[in-house]
Amino acid sequence: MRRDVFQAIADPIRRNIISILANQTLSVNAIAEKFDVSRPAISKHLKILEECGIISISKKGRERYCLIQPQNLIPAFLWIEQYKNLWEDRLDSFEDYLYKLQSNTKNNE
Amino acid sequence: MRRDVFQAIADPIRRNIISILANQTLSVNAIAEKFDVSRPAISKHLKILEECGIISISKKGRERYCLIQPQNLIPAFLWIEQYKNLWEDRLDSFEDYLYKLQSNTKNNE
DNA sequence: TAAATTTGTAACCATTCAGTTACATTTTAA
DNA sequence: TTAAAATGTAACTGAATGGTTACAAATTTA
Repeated sequence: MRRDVFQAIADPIRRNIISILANQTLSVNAIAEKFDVSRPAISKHLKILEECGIISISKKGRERYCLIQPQNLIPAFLWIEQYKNLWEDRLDSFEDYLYKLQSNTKNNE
Repeated sequence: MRRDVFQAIADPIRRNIISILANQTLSVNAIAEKFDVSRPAISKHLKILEECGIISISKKGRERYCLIQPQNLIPAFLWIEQYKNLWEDRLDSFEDYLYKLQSNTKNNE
């Protein structure tokens, strides 16, 4: 079973959980309520995130609170960042691309 | 079938292919030779990368040459980058972390 | 103390994934 | 023109993935 940061962020629900935990520390149930899937399904996602070090879980009474550990996303960040100069060469400029991306988003969503 | 950049880079072989194609444009066979898995397996990986826009494939005679399109990694980059300020807050500094990471690598490998 | 709450996990299921071998197609070379 | 080379793809396989329901354990509350 592969269990690394890249596999952790491959799933959209897990990326969503990361986004949510970026702003707040929440209990397992509080997280599960935000999704359509069952609580055990979220539990599994949380376990994977924990195993990858992206979140830590601390017990408080009968509840478990999930805390993001964003520094463990750094390896993935660095890997992709390698190609930044490569893509910068191909585009007018990075900023231009971001601008295009933004106006694209406006049109499509 | 989910087919997005995050899923594309989740597989270590595909990340490896991306690394290889960062420096050169290669034919399918030339890529396959660099791995232990069969050529059809590599063909499948290339198809996934192509479908995600990370590489483009151009026919030249009976060969097909794979060209990286690194700008299509940007969405993944931006997603992870969101959390950069978050992790910067938690670490002495980003640079310090990189330093630690580097000395860690020295010790463990 | 008994009931309710919060959570983990086992057992199961369908689908996807990554790999294989076998074969077909296209193009080049002998 | 026949053989070799480069590649795609179909058919299959086993393992991983993501989901479910059912149940157990721990903790809190009534």
